Amino acid sequence: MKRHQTTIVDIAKKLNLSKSTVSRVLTGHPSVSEKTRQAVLELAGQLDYQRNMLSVSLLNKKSNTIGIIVPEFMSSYFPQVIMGAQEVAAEAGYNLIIGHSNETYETEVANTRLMLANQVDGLLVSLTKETRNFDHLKIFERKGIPIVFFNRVCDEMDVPKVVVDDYEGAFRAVEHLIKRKKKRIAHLAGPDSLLISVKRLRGYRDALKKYNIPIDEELIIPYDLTIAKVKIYVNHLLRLSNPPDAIFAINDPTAIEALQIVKKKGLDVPKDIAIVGFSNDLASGLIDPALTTVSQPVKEMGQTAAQLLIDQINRDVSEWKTIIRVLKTELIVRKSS
Amino acid sequence: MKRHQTTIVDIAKKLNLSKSTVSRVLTGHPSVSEKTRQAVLELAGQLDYQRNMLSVSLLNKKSNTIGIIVPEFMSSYFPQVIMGAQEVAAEAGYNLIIGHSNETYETEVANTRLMLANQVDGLLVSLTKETRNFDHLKIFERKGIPIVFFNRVCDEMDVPKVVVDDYEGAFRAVEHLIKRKKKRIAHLAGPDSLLISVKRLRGYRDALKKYNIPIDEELIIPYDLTIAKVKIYVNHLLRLSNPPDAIFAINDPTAIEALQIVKKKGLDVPKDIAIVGFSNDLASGLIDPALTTVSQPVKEMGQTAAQLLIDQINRDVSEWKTIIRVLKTELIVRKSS
DNA sequence: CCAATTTACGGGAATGTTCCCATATCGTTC
DNA sequence: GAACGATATGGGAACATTCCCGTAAATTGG
Repeated sequence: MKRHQTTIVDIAKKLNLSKSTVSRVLTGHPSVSEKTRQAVLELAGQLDYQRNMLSVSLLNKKSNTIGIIVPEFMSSYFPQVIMGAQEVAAEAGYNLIIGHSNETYETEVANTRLMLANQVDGLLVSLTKETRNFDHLKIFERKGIPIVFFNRVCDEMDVPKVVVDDYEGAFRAVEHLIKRKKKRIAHLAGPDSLLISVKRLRGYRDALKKYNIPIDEELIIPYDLTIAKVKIYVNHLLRLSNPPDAIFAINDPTAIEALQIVKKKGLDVPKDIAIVGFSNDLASGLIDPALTTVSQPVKEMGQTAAQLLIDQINRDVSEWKTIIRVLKTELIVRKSS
Repeated sequence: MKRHQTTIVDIAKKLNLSKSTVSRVLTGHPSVSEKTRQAVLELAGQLDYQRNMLSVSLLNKKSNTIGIIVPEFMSSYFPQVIMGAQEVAAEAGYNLIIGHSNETYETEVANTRLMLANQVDGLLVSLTKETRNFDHLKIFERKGIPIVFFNRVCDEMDVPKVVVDDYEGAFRAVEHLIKRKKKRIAHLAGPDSLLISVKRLRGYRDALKKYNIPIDEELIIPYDLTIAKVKIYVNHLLRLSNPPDAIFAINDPTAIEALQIVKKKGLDVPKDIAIVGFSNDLASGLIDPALTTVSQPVKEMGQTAAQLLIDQINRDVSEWKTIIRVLKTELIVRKSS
């Protein structure tokens, strides 16, 4: 048996008042006498009264809850984004509920339904590497529930997005390697389905082009971001008849893994092989040699995404904006290059 | 203007049925004709109908939501715990809402009220370093809402708790240093208010006692876990007339910070000063020299805490258990000792 | 001192859903 | 063919709150 939570009716009955009056006191409505005000407040305190937000939400058709769906929890990246989003959500009086799509389309769709059922006022999404159909997200638009994409965004929907300047960051990283006299720069790339992979790859290509270094497709290896596979690819690269003298990795976990493998082979980093990552994860500054990487403001991404979403929620549907916020990256040069 | 969400009444009206019948179809009740069943399901699909969980929660007095309150987001520790908890919560059909007490008592209390207002079915809590009064948490017991503590637990409440064997872990860490011939082992301790500090300190003391090493109170420095202060304390220790030859730190961030400072002074780790941490954070295996540390199963802590909570929710109040789950730690010996 | 205005409060609908009870229709059985 | 049971559906209360509308009582002004 569920214990009874005290309600305004309980308070009303005990004081011989109507629930209307009690509600007025509790919501700070002026037209109520000081005497009853005091009485209600005192009794409410005594009974540990807490307003039931479920009924308020139901009545107002506003849950003061926003959802966030992320594709993975392996690295510290998405947890950090979530914490950033939580911060500004809480500040604005919103609860945050987390969905974990686990890099699979079906789970993303299921999470999406859950969010709808829970009547979220808005949704933050970073896509699965599998997601190619966006019907489940377009439902939100039709229902007038704003969406904001971050990191892994959807090109075919006109909603706010928060990304980092992946192209620029990758370009600068590769340029940096070239200036360090590296001639054969490999790229451990992400899957084509992700825009960030495509943009970083483009940055890589354009940097090589600018300095007239021939692009060797053999040195470009797209993979599905499952860390265990890095070993295979790095070994493959090292066994080439004309092996690379540098590796630009799609992200820091990949770079760190590659670095460990290269070191174990007895090769010198950066002399034999220089390595550059992308993200500036916590660990990247601490490993030996410290990893050169493109830093991106992770927590800030969560914060701005949440802020954009809340702005959108507070706007009328007809005034929805489609801002694309591009956060700056910065090349952090360390020992690995 | 809020757009209208389609409800069972909308479906009922379009099909000339009562909401009862529509509800029956949607909840899978048997006594409804196949023809109307099909009609309802088809229309529901067309209109993107999603059940409004708010009203269901209100009716059932069960929100299928659990809350988690953590004291800080600085390290990756609590985010990892949260992700663990989220995992089993989602599995069991619960939403997780996050509260951030920011190491201050007042914020913890405020979060606590929010959780009540949101009608959580249960609460996971890791206490603030300031929290000494537990009235705000005892309210939950009175209201019949189960609580489970993790990591930073409350001694005076009889509810389930999940901790690691802090005493044991600390004891083994210090014992390890002693076996490495260290004679003057300093301890960068946590604040007295936290049980984990007290237990780890006790482990430290007992290890020294066991090997008949005199305890020098000068070498025990409790601090408030604000990383910036580590520098002051380490410098202080190094300037002692009889400086330590090892440091056992309350946690990994502290140990890592200490290690960097000691290295910068030109001292050799571990020859001049050995360093041992506690937690096995991601970074600790990657720094140079790699940090010896006491590993604790972080994600698992979130998982078991959530599991205990859900068990408790499914039990009658009269059958509440007060299990204390102690997770095993393990000494990971690396280069820093 | 009476009318007008203000003050303080009560009643009831509405939010979306479930579930119990009622009831109409139909088929079955003796 | 009457009585009964099964099947399918409708009606309405309940969950906790807010807010509009109505209305007494109290206060004010002339």
